[in-house]
Amino acid sequence: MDPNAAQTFTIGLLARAAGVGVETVRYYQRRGLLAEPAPGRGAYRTYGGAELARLRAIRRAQQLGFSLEEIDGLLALNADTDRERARAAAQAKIELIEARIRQLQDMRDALAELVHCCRHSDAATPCPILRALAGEAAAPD
Amino acid sequence: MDPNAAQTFTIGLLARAAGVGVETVRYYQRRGLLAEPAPGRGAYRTYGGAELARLRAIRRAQQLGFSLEEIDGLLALNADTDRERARAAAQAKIELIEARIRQLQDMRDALAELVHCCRHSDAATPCPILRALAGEAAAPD
DNA sequence: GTAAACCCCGTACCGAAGTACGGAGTCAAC
DNA sequence: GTTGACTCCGTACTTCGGTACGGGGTTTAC
Repeated sequence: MDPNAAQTFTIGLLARAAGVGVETVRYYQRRGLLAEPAPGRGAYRTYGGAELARLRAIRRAQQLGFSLEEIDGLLALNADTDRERARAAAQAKIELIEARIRQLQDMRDALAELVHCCRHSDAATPCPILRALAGEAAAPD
Repeated sequence: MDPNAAQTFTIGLLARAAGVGVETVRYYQRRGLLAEPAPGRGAYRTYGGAELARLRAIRRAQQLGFSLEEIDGLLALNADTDRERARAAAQAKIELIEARIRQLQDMRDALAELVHCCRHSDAATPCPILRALAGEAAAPD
């Protein structure tokens, strides 16, 4: 099954297996996002497949746009009883992302308009982009 | 012409006219983005239309997605001789914004797929969203 | 002539997600 | 039995764009 199920790791191996830095693992522990294993035999902590799975889950959730704080909440949900909560969180995140996309599209459109103006205006006139920043109305196309 | 051309402001009036906080004006001065006027008569600095125009230019450039450092460079350009540089900066910013938009669209699509799965899967099965975070492959639709 | 509102200056702090550093201890291999 | 890589721990620093605070001094209006 899971090839990591019975494996044990030091913090460095765990970090490499999850594709993060050692300092990141320690940071997640400080934040309470990842449990610190009880020190077993020896002076070095030993991690197992559960920690690796959690680290990977954190990365996946990050790629979906969730903050570490949100991830903490998400990963505390129960897959059997908290479906609606998880769905609501995903839906809310979608709406935030879409708002941000619209904002970025507005920026892009405004910039593209300026670039277009700049390309198609007389080279002897002052730069329309810099004029727009300076607050002078852009000449119509 | 410009109704602010001959006006003078204290820092508070200037900030209000530009729609920013007093602390923001002072922060821009510390960063070198806005010149500090030589103290004239009295103990309070006096600002004029030029400073207000510059503050407004900074805000406009921010709305287009430029960082304060980039704005510093942009506003140092000459509208008559630096057209190409301004256009290149705008074009480069457009490309960064578009890359970010694509990234956000990928996030949104992945989330939307999970939400769709969640809505259309048997309510008796574990939450597909939480299963996906946990690293289990999502069931096909 | 005094009270309210404003300005000056320096410094510290915010959030987010880490990254860096330094000194000491430990483990594995040769 | 020693070398080199790794771990532990605490603390401080990073980026970005501000915001907050505190203790003064000044100006204005009544």
